[in-house]
Amino acid sequence: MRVGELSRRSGVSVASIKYYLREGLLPAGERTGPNQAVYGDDHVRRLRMIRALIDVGGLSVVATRDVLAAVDDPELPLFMALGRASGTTMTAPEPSEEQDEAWAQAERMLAEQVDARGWQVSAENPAWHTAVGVLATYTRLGDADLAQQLGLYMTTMEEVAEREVAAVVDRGDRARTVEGVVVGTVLGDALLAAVRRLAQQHCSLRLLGEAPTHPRG
Amino acid sequence: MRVGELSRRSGVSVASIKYYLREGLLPAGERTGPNQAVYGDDHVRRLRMIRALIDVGGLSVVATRDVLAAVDDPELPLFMALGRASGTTMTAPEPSEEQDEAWAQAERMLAEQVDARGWQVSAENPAWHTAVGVLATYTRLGDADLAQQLGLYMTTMEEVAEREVAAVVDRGDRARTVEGVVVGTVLGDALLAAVRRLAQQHCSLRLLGEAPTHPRG
DNA sequence: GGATATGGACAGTAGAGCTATCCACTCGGG
DNA sequence: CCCGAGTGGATAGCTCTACTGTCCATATCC
Repeated sequence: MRVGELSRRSGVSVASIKYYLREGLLPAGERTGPNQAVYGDDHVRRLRMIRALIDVGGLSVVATRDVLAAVDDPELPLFMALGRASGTTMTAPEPSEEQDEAWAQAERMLAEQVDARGWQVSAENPAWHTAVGVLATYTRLGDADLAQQLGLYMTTMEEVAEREVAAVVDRGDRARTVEGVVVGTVLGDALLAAVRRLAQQHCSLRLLGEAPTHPRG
Repeated sequence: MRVGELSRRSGVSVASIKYYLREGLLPAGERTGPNQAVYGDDHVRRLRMIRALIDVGGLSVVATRDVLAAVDDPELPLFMALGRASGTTMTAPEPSEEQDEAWAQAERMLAEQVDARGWQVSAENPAWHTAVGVLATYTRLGDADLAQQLGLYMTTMEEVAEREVAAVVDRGDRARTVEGVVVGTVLGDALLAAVRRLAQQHCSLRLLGEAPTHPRG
């Protein structure tokens, strides 16, 4: 197919497709002449993935490009591609002078919990940095019983991650497998957040008996 | 204190403080003359909260304004403020013509799980819409065993939410309590996501024995 | 009384993410 | 073989967000 049909099938405008081609998110089509090219079903799927990562996952175009580059790199082990995805998904503030003690305290707290659980995680994992940053921000805002919450999050996320990793079966096609992992990771964040909100409404209703109605808008 | 000291103490530039005042994120200081005003510790805390919601939570300035307006509204019940926070935090794509069947299927799947668990959630909760949108996107991308994953997410998030709601003790000052809930909700998303990445690294290492090193950059 | 700071208004800026226009082709129907 | 729609490529422009800078009349502080 050519670009017009690709646009129709993916729901992405021709102008945007050209833009994604320029920015390296979408691989070029197969050339059939000096200024003609054809695209396949892979391009349709790729475009859908791009839109999902940007719209639902909230990734920037650059982050999406990097994630997809990791997906495409056959050298990269499966969960490294995932790690690459984390790096581009997560953003946390840098520690700046006066926050240093909150930062150090947060890092100690996290390290303690990680050690206590015997987790094997590398400090180079961007998620480590993010987690420390979020924890430091929490404490700076004066939030109480944070360690308890962190422990809860780690316990539950370990269960989630264990099942997620176990569910990853190699589908033969490595690219497809990695795609699934990346999509599951990025969209999983959004789904977890949404489900958390629903659970919070349910639990607040059950435990506090507050009004179930929700403000519109 | 006046705006200069407020800037120094909060780490936010005077220009940005003026901008937040204009946009209604920060309440005006107490007037001491026709063109003079003083600010208090509340303003410092509010500024830190603004930066946290924007930088760590990833909210837009407008979303932050709305969340803070809900925090400030003494009429709004506690967990409605939280709901208001969800609405501005979450964004999902709208269903558009050809995705309709995926959308309907996703909505059925979620409703089924919600009913099975006896959750009391309102369809007006923006999180519902978001969850359906994410699920529909998943299916459109052809991901397998999704219901299983959804069930896992709901089970674990129910546990998380239950503990979070139980941990909310009224600190006397309603505004402070709501602040804590909002911060916990928004920053909690980021922390959960980061912890999930760490847990994924740990579990992938444990279950698959892949290289623990992480790509730099 | 003079340097510095302030509140308020408004214009300007940088980056992200497209979108529109132009051009030289080329494909497909008549 | 011709004509109109479509194509790839390049480049310019647009809209939105989140600031940032400038200006000015006043106010504060030494």
